[in-house]
Amino acid sequence: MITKPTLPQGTRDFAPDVMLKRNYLISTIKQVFVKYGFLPLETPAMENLSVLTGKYGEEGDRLLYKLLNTGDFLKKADTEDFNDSNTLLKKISEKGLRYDLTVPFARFVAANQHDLVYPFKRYQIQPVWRSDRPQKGRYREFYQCDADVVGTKSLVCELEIIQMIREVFSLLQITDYTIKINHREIIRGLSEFIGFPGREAELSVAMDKLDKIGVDGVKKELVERGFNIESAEKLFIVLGITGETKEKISQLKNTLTVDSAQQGLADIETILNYLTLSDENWNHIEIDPSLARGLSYYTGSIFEVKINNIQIGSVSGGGRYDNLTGIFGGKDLPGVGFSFGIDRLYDAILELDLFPTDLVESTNCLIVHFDQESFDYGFSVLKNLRKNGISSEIFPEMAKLKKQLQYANKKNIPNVLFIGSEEIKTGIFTLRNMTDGAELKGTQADIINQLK
RNA sequence: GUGGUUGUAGUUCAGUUGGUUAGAACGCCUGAUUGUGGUUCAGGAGGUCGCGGGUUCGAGUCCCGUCUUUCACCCCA
Repeated sequence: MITKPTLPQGTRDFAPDVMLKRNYLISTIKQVFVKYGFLPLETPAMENLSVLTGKYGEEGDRLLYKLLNTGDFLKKADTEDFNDSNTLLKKISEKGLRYDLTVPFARFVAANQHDLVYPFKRYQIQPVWRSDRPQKGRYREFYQCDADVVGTKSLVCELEIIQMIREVFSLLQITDYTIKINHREIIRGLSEFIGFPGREAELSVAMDKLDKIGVDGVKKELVERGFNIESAEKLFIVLGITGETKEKISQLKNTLTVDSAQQGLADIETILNYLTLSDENWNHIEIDPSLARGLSYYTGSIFEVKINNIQIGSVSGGGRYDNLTGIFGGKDLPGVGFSFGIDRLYDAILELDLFPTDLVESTNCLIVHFDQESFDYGFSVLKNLRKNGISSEIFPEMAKLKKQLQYANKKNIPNVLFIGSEEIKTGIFTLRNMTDGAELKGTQADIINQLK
């Protein structure tokens, strides 16, 4: 016997029952993106490594999937190249799988900058690949649903991101969640405030672990990273500020008196004010100065969405990156965007049991038959049903009625149409509702009317 | 990339200190029921115990490697 084939680590098949749920998620998200004026875009699964490398930091480069050159991939390599994997890599690999959707998007914008209408709003729903160690809610192949705007610094974009997140969650019936907001300038100000200007990268890494390792853990980590205990204490003067959002902002403004932080706070205030002007409340929103987010290209506001009381990482995140397209030789276009991780959303919604029960896009009607004559007769009836837009099928082989009906049961087909010699003779058919067993007798026209 | 964890029928899991022919439930197939499904009853099929090596008279069980699962770190959707 041949050994069973397995999937590569961290990848999955999506069986029909799973796909129905995933499609529901994707179409919900897509529908909201479209409503806010975003246009679809797709880019190739693979990009040149020159596009991908260096955009995600050292860690990101390690997690990139690299593709061997086609043909004799060792052709360009010399013996001494084998002494260093980085040198060898350049000789044997020129392409890699995309790591996220933002960088390919930036590449696209840089390449087509003169043909686009600005502000350019695009959405993109495609898989990405990272050679990370799989864990719960972490896969090596997963989907991102991105929506980005380039070509404007307007904070209306940030407003709309918040609105879209809320709208998607509302449609998905998710009620207990938090949209965390921060600003790169606030982090910069924080770094300055605690006496270590310019060290916000290290500060971010430590702060980001607050949920996990607690106040003392963060203080310890800061000291290990070369900050001192006084600066750590000072940090928590700011992070210790709690309260209603309005109150929190004014306290932050009074405490974090550094210029950069003031700018960041002003931006957030503007965004929230836009929300008020849109007749919306500030529910689900939390300003969190410790929110860091990994990607180094963010320059302004930062978002992250967590579903509360669910053991899963963030399900959505994003931010403003005012100079991403510049690295591809284009003019520096400001941009802002965010992304839903639908694999995690799926896991969360499954755990919360919030998937609608009526997602089965099953056949509406199955034609069952008793003998060769009724089987043959069934084709014209089937054609007629389909002509009237009724999703239907005929049991494709001669089989006992029991088997045919069991097929309908297993496939959740709600209606069964019986065809036998009696029916052919009289032109009166029996339609059975498989849920409650109720039967309806009538002509083909009656049946079609009922099924529509 | 580092350290732990997991793998037995289609599925969820039993399987004693290493000891004959590896079990259960559900599912699947057949029949009771040749023009009527779900229920019930009777019967049946299905496993070289993830894969490869080793120790042993003997391995599902112990050891090593590998793949997979899962968890922590790193990082992240």
